[in-house]
Amino acid sequence: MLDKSFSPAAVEQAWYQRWESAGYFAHQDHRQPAYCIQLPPPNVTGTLHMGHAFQQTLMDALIRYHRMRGFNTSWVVGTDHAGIATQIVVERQLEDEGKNRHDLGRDKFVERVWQWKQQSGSTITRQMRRLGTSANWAYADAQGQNAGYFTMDARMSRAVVEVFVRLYEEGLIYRGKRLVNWDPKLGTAVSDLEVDSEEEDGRIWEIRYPFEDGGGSLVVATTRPETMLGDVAVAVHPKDERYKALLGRRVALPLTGKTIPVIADEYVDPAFGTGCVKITPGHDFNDYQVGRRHGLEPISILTLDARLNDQAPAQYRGLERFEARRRIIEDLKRENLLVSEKPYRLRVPRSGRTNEIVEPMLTDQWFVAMESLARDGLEVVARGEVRFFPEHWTITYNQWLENIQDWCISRQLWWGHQIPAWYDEKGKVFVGRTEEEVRQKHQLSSSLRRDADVLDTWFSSALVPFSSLGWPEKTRDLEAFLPSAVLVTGFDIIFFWVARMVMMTRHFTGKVPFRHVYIHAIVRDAEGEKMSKSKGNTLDPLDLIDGIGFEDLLRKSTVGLLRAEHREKIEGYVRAHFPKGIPAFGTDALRFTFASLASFSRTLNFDLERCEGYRNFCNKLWNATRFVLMNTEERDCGLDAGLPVRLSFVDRWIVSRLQRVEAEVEQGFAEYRFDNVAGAIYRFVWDEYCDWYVELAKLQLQDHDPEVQRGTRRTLVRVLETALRLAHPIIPFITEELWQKVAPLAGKQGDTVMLQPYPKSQPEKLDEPAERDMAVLKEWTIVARNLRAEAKLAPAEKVLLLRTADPALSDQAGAAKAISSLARLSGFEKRAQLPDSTAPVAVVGNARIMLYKEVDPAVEGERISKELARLAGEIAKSKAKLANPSFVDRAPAQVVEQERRRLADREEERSKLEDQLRKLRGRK
RNA sequence: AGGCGGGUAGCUCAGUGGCAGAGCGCGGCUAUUACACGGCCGAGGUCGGAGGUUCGAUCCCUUCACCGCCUACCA
Repeated sequence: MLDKSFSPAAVEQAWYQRWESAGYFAHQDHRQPAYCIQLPPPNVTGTLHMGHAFQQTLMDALIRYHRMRGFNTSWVVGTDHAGIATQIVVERQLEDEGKNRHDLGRDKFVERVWQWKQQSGSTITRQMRRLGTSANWAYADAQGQNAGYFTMDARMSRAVVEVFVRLYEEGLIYRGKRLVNWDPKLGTAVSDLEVDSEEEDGRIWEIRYPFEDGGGSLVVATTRPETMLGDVAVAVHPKDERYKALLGRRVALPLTGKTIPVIADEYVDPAFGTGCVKITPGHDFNDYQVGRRHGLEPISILTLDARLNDQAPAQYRGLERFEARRRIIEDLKRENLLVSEKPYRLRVPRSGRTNEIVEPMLTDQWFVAMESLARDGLEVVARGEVRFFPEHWTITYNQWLENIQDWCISRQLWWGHQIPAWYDEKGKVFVGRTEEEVRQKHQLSSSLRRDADVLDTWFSSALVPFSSLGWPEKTRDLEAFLPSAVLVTGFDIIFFWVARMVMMTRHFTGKVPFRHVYIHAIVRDAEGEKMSKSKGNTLDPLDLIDGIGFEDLLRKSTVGLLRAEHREKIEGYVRAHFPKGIPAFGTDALRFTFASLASFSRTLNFDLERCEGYRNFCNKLWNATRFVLMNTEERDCGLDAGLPVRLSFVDRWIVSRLQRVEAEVEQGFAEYRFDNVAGAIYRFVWDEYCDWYVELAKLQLQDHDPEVQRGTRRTLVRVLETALRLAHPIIPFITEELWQKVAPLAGKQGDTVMLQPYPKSQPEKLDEPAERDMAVLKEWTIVARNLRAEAKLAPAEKVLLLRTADPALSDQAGAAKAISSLARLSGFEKRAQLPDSTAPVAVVGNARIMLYKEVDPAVEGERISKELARLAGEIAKSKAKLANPSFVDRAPAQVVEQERRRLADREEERSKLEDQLRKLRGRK
């Protein structure tokens, strides 16, 4: 006997362990068509957040669905070394010990990061398991940790080196001194994508540059006055009449004793400010281009930690950049060269990792030439070999690739794939798979120094679709699982990852990495706010699964805060939203919630109350099963095909409905409309099976005919067993637990529901007559219940119902019995005439039905009048439509016919109610 | 500046060229023999504004404000 309610904790952990140890996740049959999903590898030292949980729910549903459908499935999972993020964490640990990475040295530091990785690396995979993730953990697991691949493991690293060397040899990777985004705090270059520009309040200054030969001056505007020390020119627009005469003259660069030329360049907007722009090629991307056009050498005035260097006048050397700004403004003021200082909104580029203001810095870096790769990336999408869901993301993808810049892939970090390049004593660079290979190939015997830089983390990520499958070896998996079926990911990494995977995979394998890209919504809190630690509105998926008390939740939300002032705000939020903490909803409820919210909209506002609703759904399913088991276990459920069964239209109806929901679910999965999948299952289980079928089955189980009983039990059990399989991809734990008990009654064998065939809609079992009958039955029942409720009858009070005609369906005796039972009638009698009474009357089809109980005529009159008013409105609307000749002529015949029928029905209903009203009034 | 997305019930969201839907919330009745994490009934909407196409528009088109996001070099 099942417990009275579903407690998720009791079933989840045990089932996951059984599934994993039995090897169900790794179940593969290479004779079947392949279905592969690549997990976006999470940060190895990270923890699971709501976005992961959402994403993985969808992937797991897809994988379980296809596995049950017999595909040769592989869910390739792994973790990412997350270069910058991980290095920062370990550096912070060192900081707490009063050390920095340079105290340890590179080798010791890297060793330390590996230790941290070993220690914390299992957290996220453990959390993934709690979600029910049916991943093939052992696959590509070079480190034997049951966590899939690791982007820095030997196998994945080998692919990274191979790709780097080949791209270099093809001339697609090059090294050069370029202006790049530089994070002065981390001391590394970052890519364009890793810089976030936000508008901030700042200032703009106007500075006067006097002409070298005296006689006047030019005024330039800048938001970064300190960079003037690196100015190499002042530019004006070539067609700007005001300045035409000045071209070729030189101005004195204040504070430096240098002079610089006035040049003409189209880049300048004459309408902005004074129309004169200072040109600082060493510290501004636009100026860099201008400088190149005019053959002006960039001057770098900053050190790599953003202090003024030897290019600056002596009095500023060594100053931190913002301190230098203050000093320079003071000095300009003193020299009377500062024209103005005004508040100004400007976009400040900040490093995505450290939030430090990024400095354009002239440094030697490695780049990937993107143009040819991008062209191919655009083509495969244009040809439909890769499709986005929702489709509009294609535009975003295209726009980025159409304007692509070369990718700076070198990072001045220690944690990551070290670049396979070596320099001889003269600084000449050699690229190869190993130092040995380089020496042999180039006949080198002198000492070589390896390039200290590592690669951008996204470089290895871009290779995952093939590196995880064994590339550069020609493996069976590479053959079978590339391309994968679908990539499930967020829009924030379309550029970082999706586009780069397409380009790299195409380049090295000639194949696309995946056929579909499903871009899911970003998870927000219930109010649509971004979840962030500093707001305190983050939710830990595991807290939703296991529950958490208020005190624990508060402690957790405020631990490790960087800023104390956030504490109060967070406490307020937690107190307002989770005064009692969070109840334990269980994994299935959480997953069902995610699926239900996964429409094609781009944000998902996670509502705890929604989650509660789906926990209730799980309980409903549990209890429906409980009811079925109570009535079928150790009884004849029609397993013996030789024994006769008698099926009512109700039995045939639920089976027919089952076919329809199966088809809906199939379509939902095909369109990645998980909300429709979940909704279809929800409605079927609750609104059809529980609310109607189970209630009617109770009646049938009391039938004296053993064939009816047998048929009812068989239907109860079979439909439930199928529904459990149908729901399994979304709610794996509860369905497994229940299926184990229900399956034998339905004559199903098997160790797990996971590997059962997925239900498939059988059109031959659709039964429209039964569906029509059931519609009539429902309508009568609802009208009867409605009358009861309006007459304020207590639910337990039985009442006599009189009808003037029979419900229009095949089995009238059965239907009458059913309506009697469902509407709690003491009798359901047919009369040629309704008695003269103040009892409430309603109209169904061509019948009038009377709830045979006297009520206050005024109340009943009121009710009927209200109903008549509603009808009058609708009749008027119909009549107007039908009186319009163009409607009758031009609308499809079927629509016109429908309108006519509607009008006739309503008029009949009206006349019957008017009759009743007259009678009622007559009595008074 | 360009692009994308969004406005539908109190809230969160589906949806369709042919009587506006769900979940939660709300109101009423209800300890009934699977489930009070339940049952039954109900209230609640000019489908952002204005035009247009159409027999018919919440849906298609145009346009206007509004909100959100993404990309972009204005000093």
